[in-house]
Amino acid sequence: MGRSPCCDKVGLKKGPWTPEEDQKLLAYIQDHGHGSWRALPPKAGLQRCGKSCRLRWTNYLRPDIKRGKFSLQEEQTIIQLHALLGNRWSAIASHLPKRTDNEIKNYWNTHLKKRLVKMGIDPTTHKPKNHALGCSQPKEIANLSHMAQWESARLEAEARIVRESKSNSFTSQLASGPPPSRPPCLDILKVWQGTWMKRKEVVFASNANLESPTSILNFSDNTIAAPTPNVVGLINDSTNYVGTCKGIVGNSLQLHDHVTDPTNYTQLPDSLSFLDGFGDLHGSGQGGNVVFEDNKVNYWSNILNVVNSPMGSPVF
DNA sequence: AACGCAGCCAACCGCTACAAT
DNA sequence: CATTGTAGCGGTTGGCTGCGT
Repeated sequence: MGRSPCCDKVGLKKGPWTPEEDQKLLAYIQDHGHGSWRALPPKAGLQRCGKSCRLRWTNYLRPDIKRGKFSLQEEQTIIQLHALLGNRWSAIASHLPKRTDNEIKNYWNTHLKKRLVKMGIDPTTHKPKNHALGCSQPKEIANLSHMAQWESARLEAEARIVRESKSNSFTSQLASGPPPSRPPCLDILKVWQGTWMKRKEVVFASNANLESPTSILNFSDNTIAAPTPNVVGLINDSTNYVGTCKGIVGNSLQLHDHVTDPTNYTQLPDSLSFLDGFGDLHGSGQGGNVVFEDNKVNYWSNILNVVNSPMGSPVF
């Protein structure tokens, strides 16, 4: 599918953007929207290719970009989503709406990856280097893999929808402020965590289908209805409870009464302790919604822990 | 002060997906 | 259905900056 290099034309500028160029691009987009990126540069009076303009806009000039240091929660969200999605920066960025995929990618490559390596965790597989498998049972691995595929596909679709809605309503968005709320799939992640994290102690309804976390749930506005009253999952929330979930209504988790100690559920080897390499996080009181237990913290439990924070959102 | 090195990050490159024709 | 054009994505690069010597 022939793609002609857009920057090959003589006379097009490359390299760092000047403040004047930024101003031109910003002013043009604010007035007209970006429209066709290819057609934009001459209209905006820029000697750049459309691609360069698009990148400059999406990675730097967009008004809804949060810049600067990544918060603790953001870091964890990135790590956890990366464990699920791999190097799909765009999908990861869709859950950190104020961060760009480029920024997340850079941050991963320069900070987080190294940190995981230091912890003895393979940053690609998110498994301890000395453990071929992160789970003790092949069936769980298969389920996890399958679910990851489902979730991954969902995230991609959602990211696409977000992109489309952004491009369609760009001008109004400039004026209107806050970006759309996070997509509902994070609620799915909650339930998924509960579903696949089921252990001996937790009894699921017999028709709970592990193969597809999406298939057992219905979305209607912000409400997720559990298919049966007894289809429950572990919800490890910020108050350090683990309980079984009756359902999710809006942003609220409806828990059963028998709330139990989360440490009962940590079954994986100590070597999987997720936060061992984050010494500065322990007991620091940072992170607000994230609970750091100094005893065994299950790696995969933490993969999804952030999404279980009170508002259930890694979105800041 | 000068130099070298390493880390960071903005920007580019090349590829794929997808829409339009 | 085939071809073409465009947008978006992920990998990579190169320049800037800070730090150590």
